[in-house]
Amino acid sequence: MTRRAPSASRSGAAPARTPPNAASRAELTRQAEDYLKVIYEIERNGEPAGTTVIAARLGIAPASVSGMLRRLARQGFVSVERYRGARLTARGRRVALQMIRRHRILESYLVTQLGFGWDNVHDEAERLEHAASGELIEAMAAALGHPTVDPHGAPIPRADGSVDDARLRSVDDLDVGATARVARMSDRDPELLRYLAELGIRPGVAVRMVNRAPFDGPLTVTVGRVRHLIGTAMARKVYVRN
Amino acid sequence: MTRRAPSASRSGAAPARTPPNAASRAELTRQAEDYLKVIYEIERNGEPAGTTVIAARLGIAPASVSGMLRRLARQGFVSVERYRGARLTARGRRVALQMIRRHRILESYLVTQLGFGWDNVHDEAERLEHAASGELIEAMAAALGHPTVDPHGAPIPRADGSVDDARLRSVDDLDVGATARVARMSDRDPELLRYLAELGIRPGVAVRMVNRAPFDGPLTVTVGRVRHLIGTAMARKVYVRN
DNA sequence: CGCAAATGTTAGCACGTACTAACTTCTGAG
DNA sequence: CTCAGAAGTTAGTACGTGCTAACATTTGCG
Repeated sequence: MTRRAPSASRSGAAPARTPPNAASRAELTRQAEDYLKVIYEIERNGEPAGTTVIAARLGIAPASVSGMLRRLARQGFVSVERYRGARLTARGRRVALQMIRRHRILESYLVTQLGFGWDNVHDEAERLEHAASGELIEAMAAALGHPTVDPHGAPIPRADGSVDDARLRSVDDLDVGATARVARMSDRDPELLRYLAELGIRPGVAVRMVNRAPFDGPLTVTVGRVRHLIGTAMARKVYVRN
Repeated sequence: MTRRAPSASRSGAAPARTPPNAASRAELTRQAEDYLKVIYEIERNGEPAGTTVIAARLGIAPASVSGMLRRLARQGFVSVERYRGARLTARGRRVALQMIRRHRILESYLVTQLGFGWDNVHDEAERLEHAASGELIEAMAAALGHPTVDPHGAPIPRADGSVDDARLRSVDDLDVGATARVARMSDRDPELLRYLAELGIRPGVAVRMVNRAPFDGPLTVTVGRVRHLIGTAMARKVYVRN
């Protein structure tokens, strides 16, 4: 029931509330975990995560982010440079990767063991990742044979915090005539995922760029041996390898 | 990420925040759900749930309960009589039973599908029950073949809100010479559950009262065909049928 | 019945998390 | 280089949820 220790919480004299031996997470709120995750994702583009971008991803006001960043900094999960944005500390990165691992294992489990559709698992995983114990996550991972990617092709960070998170090209980047294998797509947009499924576009299938209409016009691609016309907006959301 | 609707939350003129078509839960916090569950359980003894008892079960101060009861009453989940305790409304009871259904399905799933020990599932279920969607719960129920009792013998409320929750006698109530079948035990105390498992006491097995030492002394019972000495405190926590 | 113990409530506080409004700082186009 | 617009921050507020301390009510023993 997520409750503070029965006694000695705010009464004792000095004993600080972030014990140095704190095992990463545990004293973090759901919201804090979410912040760390999105900061991690934003930071992958190289620069520190800006207040406005974080706010947009979380669907909250920028002003709210300032306050939370201060709190996260105080707890040692991020370092903030005023007016410049936030970076994860090693400690923050560890938590972020742990959350991402949880999220992706949950998605995998829901799809392969409980019959969820791949377009449908994001929100469920988003809630469960904060509630599940490490034990549960590892039991699910074991039941799945320790998968390395989730249903959308995203790599699952290992329990030790390492990831193979290569930067991938998008379909939109393919030259005419080039062939590549679909590696991954966003898990966030059910509409998009359903449409991709309809076209047969999922991790592992081969796509070949047949033609690019000028002025950012529609792309002609073959998926397996079927030919499709797709927009560049969509092509930018599907990532390929090779 | 559990966040308020983007706009029109506290700004609009009159439109109340509890739409009449509200599907029971959803706008309830985790804590509120916990309160409703414990009120349901306390109320099963007939009388309204007192502030102190609720507080004890939740591990919080009685003063905190007063405030929450006011909120729950305002939202129509309980009716409170000042200095007299709280009773669930029909609406509150529906939510409580839904939470209990979730809890017990989760426990069942964790034990039979993910290899958790029966002594070990309570806390996990306690957290997941607030995060899981109805869809997930029903998927788990289906995967289990729609079980009617959980691993500790507790009846699982049906999706429509009905339950077969008969009042049971405890082992301690058995007359010398009487035999009965173990029906159920608390899921809350891991120590107790491990000990019961050691003795072979689990739902379905037959117990026979062989002897009662005087002055509330130890009881001699046979479990299957093995004879055990158990204390009355424990005997009061194991329920039997017949 | 009377009063102490048990039970319940209010008042005042803290903290996390969000909001809006108003202000500050940064940055890039001219 | 300047300055407008973008980006970020602070101030003040709200609400849920908890706390302790002090007060109120109910109840059951003698």
